[in-house]
Amino acid sequence: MAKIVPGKHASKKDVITKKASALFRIKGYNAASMRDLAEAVGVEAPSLYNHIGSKSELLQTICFKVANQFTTQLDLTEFKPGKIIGKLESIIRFHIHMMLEAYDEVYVANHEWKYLLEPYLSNFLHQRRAYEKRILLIIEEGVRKNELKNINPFVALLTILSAVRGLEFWQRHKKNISTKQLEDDMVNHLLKGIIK
Amino acid sequence: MAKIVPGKHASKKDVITKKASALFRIKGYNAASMRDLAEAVGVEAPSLYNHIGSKSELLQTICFKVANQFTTQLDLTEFKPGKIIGKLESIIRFHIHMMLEAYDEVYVANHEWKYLLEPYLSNFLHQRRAYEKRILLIIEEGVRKNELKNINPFVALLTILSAVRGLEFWQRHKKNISTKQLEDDMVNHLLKGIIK
DNA sequence: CAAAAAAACTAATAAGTGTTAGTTTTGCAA
DNA sequence: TTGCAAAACTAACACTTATTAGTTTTTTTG
Repeated sequence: MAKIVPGKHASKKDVITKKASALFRIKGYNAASMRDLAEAVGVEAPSLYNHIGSKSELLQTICFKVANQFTTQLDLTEFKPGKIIGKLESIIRFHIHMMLEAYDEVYVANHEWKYLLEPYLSNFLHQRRAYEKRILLIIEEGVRKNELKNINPFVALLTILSAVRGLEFWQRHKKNISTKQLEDDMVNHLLKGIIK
Repeated sequence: MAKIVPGKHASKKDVITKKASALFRIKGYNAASMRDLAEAVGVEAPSLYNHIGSKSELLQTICFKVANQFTTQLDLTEFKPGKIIGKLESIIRFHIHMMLEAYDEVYVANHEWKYLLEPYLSNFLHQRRAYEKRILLIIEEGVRKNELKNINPFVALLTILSAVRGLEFWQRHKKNISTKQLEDDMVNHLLKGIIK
């Protein structure tokens, strides 16, 4: 019936992957059926298999694309000279940007990764642990250089990563607040606290 | 075969619900089958139905038990006299306690609520929104009374709730750090920041 | 326009799901 | 020991799932 019509620079596989991101976010990977996805794309379910290998492959594509974006950005930030606080701030801002601009994909990578099959599951977890470890080292350096309070670096890492992930929560509420203010206020909160 | 043997104060239904909490957390509600649950309990799947109504009912029980615990605690905190900062601190500490002591249940309530059926789904979301709103009012009062910085109260709410939820992350890593230090450091981070 | 390739379709399969029916076993009270 | 209720069991159902096979339609290419 309806044909999958790809955009200018997006292959049909890209179109399917994008729809899958939204569907997996809303319904969850397991609850989202290939028939659901097919309907969203405007096609019968078996037709999807002309473009993709499997449902699981879609999840892999989404999760690793996100993981690689974060890793790549950290590569840039890590070796840029400057204060530790500046590095932390730019990491936080990048996380916020990703949450706002690639919400579906980031959400899926955060919540549905557990349905990856081996060996992708192990790869993903390994990559994530490595990412967290690198940020931990930055925080530890900040404490050592006396730029940061003598807080437990692991707790700081946990607090920061969790807070930015919580922008999912903002997506639910979409208040009349600009993304600029959101970003600035959160950065300030995480770095300087809220007590006057 | 094996009989479900309840503890001193736990009914068989409680035993099943507890096992379900762990299973739903680990595998996800949809991926966890009643046969999985039966095996964890040590029984055949149909036998479970002598004690529970349905799989969905298990999810309801878990989600609302958690929601009610948070609501009840907020009732106590809200009308206790004292500084706003003290109230915020005790809210944060309660969230941390819940994450550490009822991890499975809180995790399920946080992640799997979307699989609740109507009208429970609507009820749950309504209750959660009301809870968030009440904390928002506390933060707004803190700003008005000049106890807190002139930060956007919604962003502060989001940051705090997200950060404590992130203790899931700690459960994964279980570092050699006491829960006491974890709690104190996170409270400090969220209230006073990390910059020296 | 004809041929080849891409991508849609229908039909079907095997596996797994929550749950019910009907039956047997278990454990306690008389 | 007998009788009854609770709770286990086996077998089965109706449904949904991802995916494959085989065929037809559409699009691209020469």
